[in-house]
Amino acid sequence: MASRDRSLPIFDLEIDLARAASAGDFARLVIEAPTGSGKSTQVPQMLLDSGSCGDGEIVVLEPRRLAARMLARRVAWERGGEVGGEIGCQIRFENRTSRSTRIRYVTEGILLRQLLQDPNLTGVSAVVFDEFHERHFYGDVSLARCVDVQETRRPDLKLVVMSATLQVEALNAYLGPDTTHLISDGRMYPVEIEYCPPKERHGDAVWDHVLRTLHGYYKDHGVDGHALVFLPGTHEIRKTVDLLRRASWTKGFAIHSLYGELSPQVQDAAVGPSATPKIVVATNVAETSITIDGVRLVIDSGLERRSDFDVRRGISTLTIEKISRASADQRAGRAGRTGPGRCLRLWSEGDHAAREAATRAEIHRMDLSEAVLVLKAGGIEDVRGFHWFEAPEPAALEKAHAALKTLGAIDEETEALTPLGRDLSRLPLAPRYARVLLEAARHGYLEFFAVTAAATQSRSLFPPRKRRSSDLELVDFMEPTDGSDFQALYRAWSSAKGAGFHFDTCVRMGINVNAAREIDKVARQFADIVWPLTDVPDQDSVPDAETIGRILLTGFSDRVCARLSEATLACAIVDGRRGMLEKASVAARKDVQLFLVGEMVEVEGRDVTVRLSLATRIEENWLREQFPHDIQERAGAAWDDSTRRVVARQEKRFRDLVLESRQRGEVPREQAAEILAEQVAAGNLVLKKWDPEVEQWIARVNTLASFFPEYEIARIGDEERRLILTQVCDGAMGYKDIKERPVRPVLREWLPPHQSGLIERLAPERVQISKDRSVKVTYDPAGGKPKIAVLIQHLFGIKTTPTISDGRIPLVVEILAPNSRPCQTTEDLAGFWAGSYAGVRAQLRGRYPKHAWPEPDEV
DNA sequence: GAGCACTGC
Repeated sequence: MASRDRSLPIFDLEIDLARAASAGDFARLVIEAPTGSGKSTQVPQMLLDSGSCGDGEIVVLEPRRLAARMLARRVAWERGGEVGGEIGCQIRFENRTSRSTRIRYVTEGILLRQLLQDPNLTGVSAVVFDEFHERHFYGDVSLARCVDVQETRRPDLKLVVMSATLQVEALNAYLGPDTTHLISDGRMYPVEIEYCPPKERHGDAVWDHVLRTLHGYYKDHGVDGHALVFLPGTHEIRKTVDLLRRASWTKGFAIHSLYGELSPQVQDAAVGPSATPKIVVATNVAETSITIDGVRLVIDSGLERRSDFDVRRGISTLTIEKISRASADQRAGRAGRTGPGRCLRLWSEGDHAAREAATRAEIHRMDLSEAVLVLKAGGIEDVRGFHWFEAPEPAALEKAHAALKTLGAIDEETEALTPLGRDLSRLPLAPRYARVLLEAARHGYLEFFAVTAAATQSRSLFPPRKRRSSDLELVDFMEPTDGSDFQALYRAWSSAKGAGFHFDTCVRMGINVNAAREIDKVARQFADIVWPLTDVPDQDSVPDAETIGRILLTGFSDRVCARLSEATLACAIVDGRRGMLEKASVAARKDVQLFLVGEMVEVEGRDVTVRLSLATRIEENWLREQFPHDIQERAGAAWDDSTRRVVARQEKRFRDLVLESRQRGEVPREQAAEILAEQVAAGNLVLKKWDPEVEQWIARVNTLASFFPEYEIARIGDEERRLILTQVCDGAMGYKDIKERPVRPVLREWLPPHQSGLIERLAPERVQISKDRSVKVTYDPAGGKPKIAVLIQHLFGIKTTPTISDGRIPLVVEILAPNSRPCQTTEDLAGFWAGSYAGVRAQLRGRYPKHAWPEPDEV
């Protein structure tokens, strides 16, 4: 028989909640309650039973699909019904609701999309935000929208925000003085916390520290229950598990890894009941998404891989960061769910006190173009002045607006949503991909692009590589004539679909069946939305490489890359950015000069690299022709206007690219390079030292430079001899600065703000530059060598190879050469490093007096 | 030496 557990701590609030609700005077309610208090199942029922919600629906927002499903099932059971009746559940691709549904558990994105369809939330009388402290992007935006709806159109709408302690003050401030505030205690066992920082003399890796701490603890206290170890990622987990399995004292323990990319079966094995004591080595999945019964001991490395968005470069990053105090408490709490527990933190108490209280919300760490588009489509004209719960950084908003202008989604001047923007907002997808899908549909290639776009949004089609050599990879699906990595991706997915998503067949191909199925569903959703907008029938064939490249350009014009030389995978990206191309890519072939990339993430692993993947070859004349022209004819009049705007925008963009990067004024070296270039052009300077690489550069650079004819003429003058110099000569001008100052203050000026944490943790003490153009970096060994690559990259704009012997890194001189005749010979370039430096220096001194320009003989 | 956390429309 169904029943509710009335001993749950949340029932302490029942009377207060009923009183607030029946008095009819609560429009906004904040409930402070930790996990395990029963709030997610009981509060919605209390609201319903109080009768204060009339005939309307109570919508409960959950951050995870699994939670929405389980809660609906539990509550339906408690009320003696089935999911789909009085209690419903709606997540992507699954809608179990009916006319009689009164409580609807949904995932956060569902409500956001519903708000676009129906800005008044007709028929909804209350919205409950569960686990709001997790501060997901969709939850944040949904709350802000709901507050707006309540204030402007629906004063009767009730808003309930349930959160752990941390956010409560901010919430009360945001929601205003009339907010009712209720507090409930959780039910948790005490967890004793111990700080175990690494000892000075060890200075070893995390995994060694984990093993020593765990072994020491078991020796002193014996084994009681399971242990859970938190590490930042799979690399660290693999190392730790290997060491644990090899250690003699772990006999009789079951040892498991646990992270999100593992299949559900393997995850279940790690989580399931076990007769022998378990050691589970996990990432953040075990912090919120997955609970493991019987854990009594938590070992916390205090680290996580955290995504961020570097607004200045427009690049997503994934770096290893110290977790916040709130996260640390959450992790520790995992030891106290079944009985009193203990948590060993592998850092010091001083370190702990210095950590941030809570992790910055997702909205501060992502590309906001989708958010801005969704708000505009929802009728919020002034997104900058919007009543955010926490306003995003202005620079991030500017970047998002600029990106939407490039796509033609908002008007260049008024910033109002264009008809094209309206169409883009209908797609649950990053706007740039949405743009590509619309373009693809006009050419009759919707399916190919819907599938490939879906593949970039969901779990990896190829699961983490196993040791078995029989597994295939994406490369195995490539053809020699391919011009895009998306072709292999599509082929891989097609073969899974061709096999009817048959499990064994897919496993043999190395393909994750669930991912392939999900891609199928997502792609179909995209197609269903785009189809009515274009009405061009899909062609029978898949697009050829040129068509793919041209279509992708409409959404990825800011992601054009060129290889720097055939010898390396290092690439230049428009806007003066740098990256490293993935090895298994069509763009890694010798004949590819220009390409665009679907993915661009700065990843911290053994070193820190901007990884470029999902490349598609393009040709410069496609850019010149500004591809959209040719669709205008096909697409008809309705599209003309917005398309023309896109074209204009793109043309301007390519002209402005270089100018922008200069104007950002990152460091004076940019200007120094400019002056040097002028000097060379005027014949005052000659190249003294010939670098054999220069010739290779010229070919690449000619291609890139050809995008910017106006720029060259405008900036360098009409001299026939033109030379664009970037990067190093510049570094050379700033040498003395770096040489004589401890490097930290320099870094503080130069590193992007979100990476300033690097300075304290890992900055080298000094950087020295010798006359032979090699850089010697003396650094704190605890900082680790991967960081050096980052430092060099930021200091000099140079990508170094990760292998560093004896601390010396060759400083590569990059000379971006011209396409005019005289400069293409070695003689012309020779002698650049000549003694005429003195003249330049005098000029530089005038323009940038605060820099101590070195004497000529020091250079 | 071995490729990168977690969600979600």
